[in-house]
Amino acid sequence: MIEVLKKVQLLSGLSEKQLRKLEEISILKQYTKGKIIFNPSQKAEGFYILLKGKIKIYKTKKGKEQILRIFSSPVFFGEAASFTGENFPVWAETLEDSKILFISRKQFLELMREDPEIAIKLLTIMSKRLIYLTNLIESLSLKDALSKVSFYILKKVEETNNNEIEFRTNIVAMQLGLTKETVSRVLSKLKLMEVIKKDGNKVKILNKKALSELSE
Amino acid sequence: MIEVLKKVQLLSGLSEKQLRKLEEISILKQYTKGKIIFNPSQKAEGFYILLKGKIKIYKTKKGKEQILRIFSSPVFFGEAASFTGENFPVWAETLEDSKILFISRKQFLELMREDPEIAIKLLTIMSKRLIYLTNLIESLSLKDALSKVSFYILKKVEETNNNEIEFRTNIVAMQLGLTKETVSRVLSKLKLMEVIKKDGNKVKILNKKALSELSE
DNA sequence: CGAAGACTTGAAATAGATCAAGCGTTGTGG
DNA sequence: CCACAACGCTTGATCTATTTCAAGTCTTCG
Repeated sequence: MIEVLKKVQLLSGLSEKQLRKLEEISILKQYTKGKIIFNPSQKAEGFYILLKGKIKIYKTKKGKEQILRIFSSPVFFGEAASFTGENFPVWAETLEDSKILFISRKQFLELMREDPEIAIKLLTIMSKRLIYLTNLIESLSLKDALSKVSFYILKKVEETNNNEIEFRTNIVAMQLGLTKETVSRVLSKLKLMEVIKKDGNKVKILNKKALSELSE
Repeated sequence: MIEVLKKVQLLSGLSEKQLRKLEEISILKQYTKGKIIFNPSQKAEGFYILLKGKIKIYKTKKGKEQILRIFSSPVFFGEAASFTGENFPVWAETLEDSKILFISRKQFLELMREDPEIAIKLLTIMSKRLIYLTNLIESLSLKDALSKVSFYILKKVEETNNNEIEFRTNIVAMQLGLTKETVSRVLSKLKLMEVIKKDGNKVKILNKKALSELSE
């Protein structure tokens, strides 16, 4: 397991000894697809490391669901609530069978006091998450459906360095704060404009320039 | 000035000596109302402490403006971009005449290595900001106009511990991702329902229970 | 006092949601 | 290996909340 822990950005600078200590103080849980890891009625006593699998972090209101992030292993999550010690502000749910490590706040604080560089590394990661949310707010509140979808595809292409990306209408809709119907219609438009091509659950970019103009 | 620095939550645990050091390495700037402190074309070399005054943090897209936060002194801001060293993701602008301190990232990192408790304190504050943005996303994407405005008023009342709050249609609209007309109409409805009373730029809560039901 | 700015109100326009029906793909059990 | 149920996707028609445009009123402050 130590090999997996090393791959988590936050923990990459830790010594073998520290990692072994971390392994000791952590609790391993297995989840099948579609299971809730935590929800807003729970108090956060620590945070989680996703060793294997995929999860979604989301908010709900009157049955409506807004996905904030989708994380693939290895990555950690639940840290914000962990530090304030309040309830989780969001839901976390597995999208695939997953292996997840739980680490208590108290123990992790100790680790940070021993090695302040971890705290500084964590600050950098949380800064990135703040900026991510800032950009999410921009695209949720200032863009129209066509821009949102175009921007989404473009960002995915850049992230994965591949101009063919996975695209599930339903999931994308929830990330963009739209309905599946709207996303489907926008996608048809983009196909008609010959900006993209769709093949099963894959989307291929045909005209990147046009796409980036649409996403402004 | 040291007295003011002590009032900043982040710095409240620092010794006199550390504060004096901080004062040495910082640069004081004065801004009149309506001035831009930074914008997304600037690279972040450090962060800011608002000693006196009021600022807004916002995003823009095609002339539309989405306010993310309004800060009153004393408080620090710009820290997320500062840690990643990238461009600021947002605009910062004074809403009143303000006194602002600039502190370079490098110097502050030194301070944190000397005293890891500062890093931990900063983590807590950034956690709160993450949660704040998470909740902002909820109210921007999952609520309708009536809920948004009700929720806004309710939160303001709780924050200020006063059941009469300042309310400027235009500013509130931009914080809620609505137009001033929509906010004005919602407010009229709330007045008609005898949930609130408006008097100049003050809103007084008449029926808190009804308001909290509307804000769900 | 008058002008500029902030707020209100109405009518029309519109983007996206919702409702409904049909289509295609996939995977499971007989 | 086929059949068919289940699920995701598409497309059309309608509905609705909010925006936009426009005009008028109120406020305040030099």
